[in-house]
Amino acid sequence: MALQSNFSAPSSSIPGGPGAYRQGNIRMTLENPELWKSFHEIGTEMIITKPGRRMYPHCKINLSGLIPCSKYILLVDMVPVDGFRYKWNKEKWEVTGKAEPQPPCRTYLHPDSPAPGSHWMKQSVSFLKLKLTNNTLDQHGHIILHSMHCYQPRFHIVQADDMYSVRWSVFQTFTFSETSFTSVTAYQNTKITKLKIDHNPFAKGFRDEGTNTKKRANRIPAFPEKKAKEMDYLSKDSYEDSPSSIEEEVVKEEHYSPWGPEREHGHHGQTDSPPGPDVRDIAEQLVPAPASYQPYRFHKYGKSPSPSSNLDSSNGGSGRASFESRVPDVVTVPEHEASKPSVHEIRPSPCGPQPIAGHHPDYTGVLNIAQAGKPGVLSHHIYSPYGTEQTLGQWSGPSPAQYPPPHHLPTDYSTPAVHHGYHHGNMAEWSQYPLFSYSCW
DNA sequence: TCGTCTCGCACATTTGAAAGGT
DNA sequence: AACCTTTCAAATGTGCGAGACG
Repeated sequence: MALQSNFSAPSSSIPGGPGAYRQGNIRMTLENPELWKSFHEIGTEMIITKPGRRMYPHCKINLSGLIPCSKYILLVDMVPVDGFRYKWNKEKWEVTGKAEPQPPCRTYLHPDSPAPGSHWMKQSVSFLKLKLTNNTLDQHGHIILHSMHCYQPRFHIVQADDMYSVRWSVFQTFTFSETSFTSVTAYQNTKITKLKIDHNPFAKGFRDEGTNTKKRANRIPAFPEKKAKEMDYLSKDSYEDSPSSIEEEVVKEEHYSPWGPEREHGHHGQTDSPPGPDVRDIAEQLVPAPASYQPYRFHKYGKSPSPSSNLDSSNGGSGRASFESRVPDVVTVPEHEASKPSVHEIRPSPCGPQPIAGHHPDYTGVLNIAQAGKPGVLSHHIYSPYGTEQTLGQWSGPSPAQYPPPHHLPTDYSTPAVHHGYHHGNMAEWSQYPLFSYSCW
């Protein structure tokens, strides 16, 4: 991976650190690149359900180059790879029309956020709990996607001591092309199904081994269940966490566009889908968007298992990763945030041991950065691969019903986003960046 | 009719509390 | 009393298949 040199913000503007730090030092590598590749080669599919479904493979990354004592926030969101809807036809994906209007954009916040750089770097960071849903009214904070559409996960790392400073912090975005996938409600490609069954421990019951076709037919614990479990995991890990590891390879910088990974169309390299460059012309996708970042709600999403306790990291990097760096738009800190003690307790992190995982429960879970806002106020400013038809949805001020009271936090949607006159080759791309358009937690 | 989505099912893993031992 | 290990049940994660839906 390479650092985006385009980032030239004065270090002084970077929270947490006196200039010694160069954004460009951050390196992110993808774990289990082999596994991802094996899926990618066939055309990764991810099931989305109303209650939410985990990803498999799940996103797991390795980080380096962070300032050990500075705090960072890790986020993941999904961006459409293109503006098409697909259908599985005769062993291949085909474009079947225009994509549906993008659902409320949400960003998943890693449960450990914020945590010192040392925390993120000491072991791989897993986004195991991230769930995908097709329920646009989802109230659990899962990432909402449309079925039969192609998406690309994006990883964002923000140097910020707490959620308040996110908006003022420089953040960098990484993407790994092999993690792109097509969202489906039912698997289309049987090869994918097989791969999932073969590697996902939860689907073990569907493995062929013997005559075990899901029916209790052969429930033959050759050895105590637990042992079996352990063994299975070990073997599986050996596959997933390919040896390559740690020595992360290089995540290659591809582009800076918020649309980095998107392509004109088509995906799944192996299909006949409309071909498209891996790196698309960012300019054409850019839509001025003084997106306002509105923290809305933080859903306590389970307890955070500290960054995945993964012992061996694989060489990350599977290779390509696009990288971005920018300064998020400024937004007014919602008053409700003030009611979050844990948030306030966070101080500029001095070096040294600091509470990390699990100590900031309020951050745990999903950072609902919804691309929803007040119609007419923000909607059309929001970047949208499909145009300006964004529906603002569920996070819109007027209808707090979306989230249960305990989680609902007032939002100031009227706050005009302050656009940092951040210099970059293309200002527009910064401004329309959707990540912090609207957030809800 | 077709393609897609939803639901319930059986099977598997994960989690955490309780019990027991040191 | 404190800590560790083991056990067990509940919760949760899977893909499958049938049926519903538009």
